[in-house]
Amino acid sequence: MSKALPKKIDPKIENEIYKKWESSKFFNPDNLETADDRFWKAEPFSIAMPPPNVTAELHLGSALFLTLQDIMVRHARMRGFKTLWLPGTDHAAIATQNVVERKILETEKKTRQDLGRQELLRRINEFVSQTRGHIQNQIRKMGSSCDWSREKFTLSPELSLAVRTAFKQMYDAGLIYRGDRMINWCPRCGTTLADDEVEYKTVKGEMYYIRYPFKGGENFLTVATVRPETMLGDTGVAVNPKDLRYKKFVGKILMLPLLNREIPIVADDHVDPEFGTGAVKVTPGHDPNDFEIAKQNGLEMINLYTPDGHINPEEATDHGFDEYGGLRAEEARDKILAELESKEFLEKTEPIEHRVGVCYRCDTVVEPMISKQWFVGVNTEFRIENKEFGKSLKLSEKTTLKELMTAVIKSGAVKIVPQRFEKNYFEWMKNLRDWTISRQIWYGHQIPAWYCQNCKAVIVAIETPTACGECHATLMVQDEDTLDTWFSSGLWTFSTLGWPSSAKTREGKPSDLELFHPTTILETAYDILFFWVARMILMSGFLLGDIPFKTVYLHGLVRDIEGKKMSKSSGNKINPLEVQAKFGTDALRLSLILGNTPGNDMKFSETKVEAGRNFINKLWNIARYLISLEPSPLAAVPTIASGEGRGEGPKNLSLAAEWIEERLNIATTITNQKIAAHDYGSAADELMKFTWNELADWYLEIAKIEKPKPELGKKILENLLKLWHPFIPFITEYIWSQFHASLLMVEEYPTPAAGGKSQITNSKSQTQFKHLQELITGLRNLRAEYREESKKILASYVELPNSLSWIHDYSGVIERLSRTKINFAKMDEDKKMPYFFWSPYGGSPEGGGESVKVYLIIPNFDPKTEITLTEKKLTETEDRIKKLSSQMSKRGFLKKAPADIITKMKTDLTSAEARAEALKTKLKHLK
RNA sequence: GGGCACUUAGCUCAGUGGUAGAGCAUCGCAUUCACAUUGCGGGGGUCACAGGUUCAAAUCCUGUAGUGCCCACCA
Repeated sequence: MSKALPKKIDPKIENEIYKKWESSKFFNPDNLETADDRFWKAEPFSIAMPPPNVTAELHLGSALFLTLQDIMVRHARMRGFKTLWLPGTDHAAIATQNVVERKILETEKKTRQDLGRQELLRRINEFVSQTRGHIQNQIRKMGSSCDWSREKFTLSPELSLAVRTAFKQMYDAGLIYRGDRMINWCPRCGTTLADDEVEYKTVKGEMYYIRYPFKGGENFLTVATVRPETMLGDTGVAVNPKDLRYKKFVGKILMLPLLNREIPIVADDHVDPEFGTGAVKVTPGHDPNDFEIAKQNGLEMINLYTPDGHINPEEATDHGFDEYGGLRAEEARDKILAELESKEFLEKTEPIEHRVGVCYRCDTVVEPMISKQWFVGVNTEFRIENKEFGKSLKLSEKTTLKELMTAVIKSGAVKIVPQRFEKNYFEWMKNLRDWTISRQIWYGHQIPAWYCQNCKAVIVAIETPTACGECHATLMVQDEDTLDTWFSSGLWTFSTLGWPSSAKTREGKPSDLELFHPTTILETAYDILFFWVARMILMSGFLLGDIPFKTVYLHGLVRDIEGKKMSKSSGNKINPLEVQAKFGTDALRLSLILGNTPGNDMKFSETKVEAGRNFINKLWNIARYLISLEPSPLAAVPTIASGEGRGEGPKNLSLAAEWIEERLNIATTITNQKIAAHDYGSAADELMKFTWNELADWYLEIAKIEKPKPELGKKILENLLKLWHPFIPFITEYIWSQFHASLLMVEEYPTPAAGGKSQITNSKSQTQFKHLQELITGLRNLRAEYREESKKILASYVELPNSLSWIHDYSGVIERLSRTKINFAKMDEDKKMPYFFWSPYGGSPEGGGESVKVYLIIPNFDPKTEITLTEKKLTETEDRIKKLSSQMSKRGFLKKAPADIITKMKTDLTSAEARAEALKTKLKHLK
């Protein structure tokens, strides 16, 4: 009595199966040797999981990357690699701090300043420890086979050590420095804003034209501005060097109105001669562009505003505008405008629409300000420690981070899939500027730099210093800022493997770092290619003298069905957990993979998951049917090795059996090829076609007539489950568990059987089976054309030539699948009945181009219908003949086209002509 | 302004030189059969447009139009 599968899949199996996997400990590569000997001396395969935000909820984007990486990992593991998928979470500094700050503000009406640094950090850590397990369980829910025993968190003590070590090494090499930079400041929130926290709004305003007189002269130069009050901070006027109107003035000195400050005229490419008057007042303290101009032309910088948006009294005293000190910006503007007007410096005003940056939180207009920040210098030279690495990248001994990052991709040391993103990468590299790594928030890795309160020395150290190295004073204050999250994420591939303490070697075995780094592949979304991927290449290149991964696979974004990004605010977010509950995880995984290609965005909708669910159901029923067969294929022992049971000698398999076994082998080959090419969507598509259109629709239908050998049923089922496992791990493992004590996840992935059958699509059995299919399909077709009920058994007639006598053996199959009673006899030509041309010779070793007429007896047959249909077919055939012959008669075709194409077209033409003739005869007969 | 993509069936998308494909939707026939989350069959496309290269173009090149994304700028 065979074991029967229940009619429906029980959704509860997912949790059970995952527990089984986890308790097997095979997610940990160290334990794989106990699973199978083939892991004993296995090559490593590793992926560092892009760490989701520690407070995050699973979304479709994470569902997609978890699916893709799990496919890679499960496939590698089954192929026998020592496979490590290392999971973790990111502290996501800004995002996390914002969440907690907002909560505290809502519930307690307190700001972070009210709480203080210590208390805020305590609250955040408390919050994080609550939420951290949440995302982990959701990762499990997706079926992810990652090694939880090695799980990491970017803010853990080990990883903090890695961060400080990296910082110190880069600082010592001169790659990290502290300098001035323009940042976005929100005067109301009292905080810096990242570039993407600034929103832009178009507002109506006035453009003021102000006259700046020449020193000691009568004339003046007019500049245009929307913010006249910033003139207090002007230290120059800039014109475009190509602007002929102003060329002669470059180097001359102007007198700043009201203040009589001497300011030079400089030339700079940033200036657009078309805009305003073509002459720009330069306020280096409060405009990013002006800041650049000032740096390049050596102009002074004045810090005009206080953090809360008033005119800075100290600077006012230093630069002679005391009377404005302490005024609010608007007050200063009114005062200045009044004075300019009364002294006739104001030429005119014009209404203008312009864009201003506002704080995304409070809508206050942001003020660009200069502040001290830490940077990684990307154009600073350093010496490559690992000479081999430098050589392989064709870099000279002294190089820069920018050159290094470019060379890693250019040399092919790291490949990007799809390749077109390499162009983006190079473009970005060309425009790369020094990387600002300091952030003015509290949650994160505090910058390991201390300032001596006595002698102002800066000390960068891994451990908190006890005394100043210069003056031995003991009062040291650590820099308040924290590091950009990408700084710690950049170390992710190796900080997670134990760096900087690589001496973890156990009993002569290589350490994780030695074994698993560089990682095999990095799989992530294309939108963080620059933020993250490039930073990993930078960090790994400088700190390890190595690449962080060999391949980068980029996936696209999951959008809603209208192509919009999914977000909370637009209310179009789909919760993967709900989808999983409704359709199952395997169905969700399939829907994310099918029809998706690397680097392309996908539009997601539930109907796709439905299609996935339908397939899972089909697979379930295929297994159910195979298992239910008597004698059960599951009782058959031992397992036949693939490739066995075919070949020379007396035939012991039916045509259908031989056919499906070859199809299985072909599907195996293609699946492996597609996976190797990172083309997971078409790998799944290929498997789906095999499973549904070949195995279920043909082989299993035939198996209802001629019972298959149990060994073959077992072989097909086992291979099917193995091939599918990386894509849909739950259902495959569950079915496997019905007749195996071992785990499917560590079974060997099927590879094409030896003997080269894998590529054969025109073997004798393939050809014969194809003709059998054509005969059956032809009969089904005729029946459908006449709208005859599917249940009605009709009579069919075919006169078989001797060479096709093997068909007799399949009359039972033909009759059942075509729902006809077949007569192998000549049809009475006088009976006007529809027929089709069956061409069981075309391209077959039997040769010949003739076709055989197959008749179907239709009660109440009306020749008119058949005439219309036949005429349509004739037109099609004639079009085809025209196309083929015109192509073949073109000059050069016979000379230049490859031989196999010529042969193919010739046979096609011959058979099309024969078909046209036959159709004409048929029409004559019908009329 | 610079860059990168995309435009193929009603919808969502595969398809990199040799007769246009899938899923969904639609239409017809079929419910005691492993599966109606099913089976069988049909209809539906001058592959955005215009040139060019080639014996041969959805596919390669150039241009045009539309769409999307990224970066920069907006005194």
